[in-house]
Amino acid sequence: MNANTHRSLREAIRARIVAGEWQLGELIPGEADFAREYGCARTTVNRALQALAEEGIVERKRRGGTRVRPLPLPQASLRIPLLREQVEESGCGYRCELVVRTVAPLPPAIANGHGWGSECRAAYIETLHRADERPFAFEMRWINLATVPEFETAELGELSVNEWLVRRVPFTRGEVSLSATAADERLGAILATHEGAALFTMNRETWLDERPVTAMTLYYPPRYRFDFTI
Amino acid sequence: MNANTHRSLREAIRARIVAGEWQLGELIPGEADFAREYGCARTTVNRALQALAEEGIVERKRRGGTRVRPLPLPQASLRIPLLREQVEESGCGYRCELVVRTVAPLPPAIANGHGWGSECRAAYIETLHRADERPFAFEMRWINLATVPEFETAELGELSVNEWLVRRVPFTRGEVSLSATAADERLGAILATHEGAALFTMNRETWLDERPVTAMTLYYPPRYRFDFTI
DNA sequence: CGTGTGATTATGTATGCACATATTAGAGGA
DNA sequence: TCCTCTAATATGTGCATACATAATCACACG
Repeated sequence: MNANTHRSLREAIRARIVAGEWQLGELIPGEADFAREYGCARTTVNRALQALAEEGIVERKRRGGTRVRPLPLPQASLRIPLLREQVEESGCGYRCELVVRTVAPLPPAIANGHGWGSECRAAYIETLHRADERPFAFEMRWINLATVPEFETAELGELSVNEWLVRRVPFTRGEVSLSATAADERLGAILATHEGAALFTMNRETWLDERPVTAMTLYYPPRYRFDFTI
Repeated sequence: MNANTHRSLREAIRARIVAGEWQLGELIPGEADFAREYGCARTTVNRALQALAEEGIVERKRRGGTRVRPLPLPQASLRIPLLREQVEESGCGYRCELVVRTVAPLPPAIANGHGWGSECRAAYIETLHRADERPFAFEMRWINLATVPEFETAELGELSVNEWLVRRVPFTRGEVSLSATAADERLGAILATHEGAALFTMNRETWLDERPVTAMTLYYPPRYRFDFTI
């Protein structure tokens, strides 16, 4: 039963912490103690405790020992899925379709945002992402041509705009905003639902250092749910 | 300069990947190769590469080797705020109002979920959270009385149900699901908006080991946005 | 009595080794 | 040709050991 892997050891110790064996902020046994208790090497205990420290369950200090973190941080590590993976994980075929590609003025909501400026030349792209040919998400995106000039002449081929960007331009910071939007007539038609439908909406803006790279809005049809664990 | 720690090695390899030494999706040298090149043990290379894998920079498969991840996944660390903090941070006064408190049968969507069972006795609570007296969010919650029997007779006082729970019952696992919901007549009235309005919706369910603790749904009025950075 | 200094101690990390495990290429057979 | 089984191989993991590093404590010294 006790395989003495660093994983099982980590879970064992986590369980004891959750069960309240030690007070919040209290010192827990040292690596050597656990190693003796579980009959394994100190190296293994070290790996287990380091993992718990990275998770924020415990705090460790040299010479100071390991203690239970006073305030368990309600933190979730959330992976923002790539649309292609999201679709393919659910066993559907992915395809994306470029609806519009042009150079258009920025909408004020973005132009007034951090770093863009109203004179900024930007490419505007609309993409419909499909899962087994049914609409999965609709994307509106602006790309700052001052930061990514090569986009103006880029051939995307099979890639979505996001995939193209991500391969070519790293970013250093991003802001995400989730909300709900009522579909207007056009969105309703595109997503094969009706005007007024409640659309889960993800807004994302990214920067390379201080220069804006791209801003996008993604609309999902009503059935969509964005799941993660804490 | 070359301290040959797993950290410095990790950064060195990261730099080479970012510099484009290998194509996206391409196989990079094996652990043994790096170990020879940098003059360190394979164990050390292993740690470095495992860290990069956790970060999502590379993908590793046994026998398959290590390759640059085709699309680097953006990861976000997201803190789920307590409603009180959320309201008070925006400079408003927080108040919550118990609308309903009873023992009610579970809706099928929850009863069929993991671990609840249809016979389960559960408390049902509805709470309206207010910011400066205006509706901020509406909460519907079920609490498993098998796991938290003391809730049945608990006096909440000024605390919200969530605050009471968080102080008394730890949880080991939680699942969150975000979506958009169209308001029905009642929700529209409670949140001071209209029927059909698009409501940002957060669903959360938590377990203590394998026993369900609580399930709740939170509806936010249309203007609400859930922001975070990556 | 305050202070600096060295001993003590818990964690951090590198190493060499052995073996486990997943995956794939290729050999062998129907 | 196609399938199956086996061997080869890259990563995954555990262990014993040695030494590094940071924080703390005790003790001697001014």
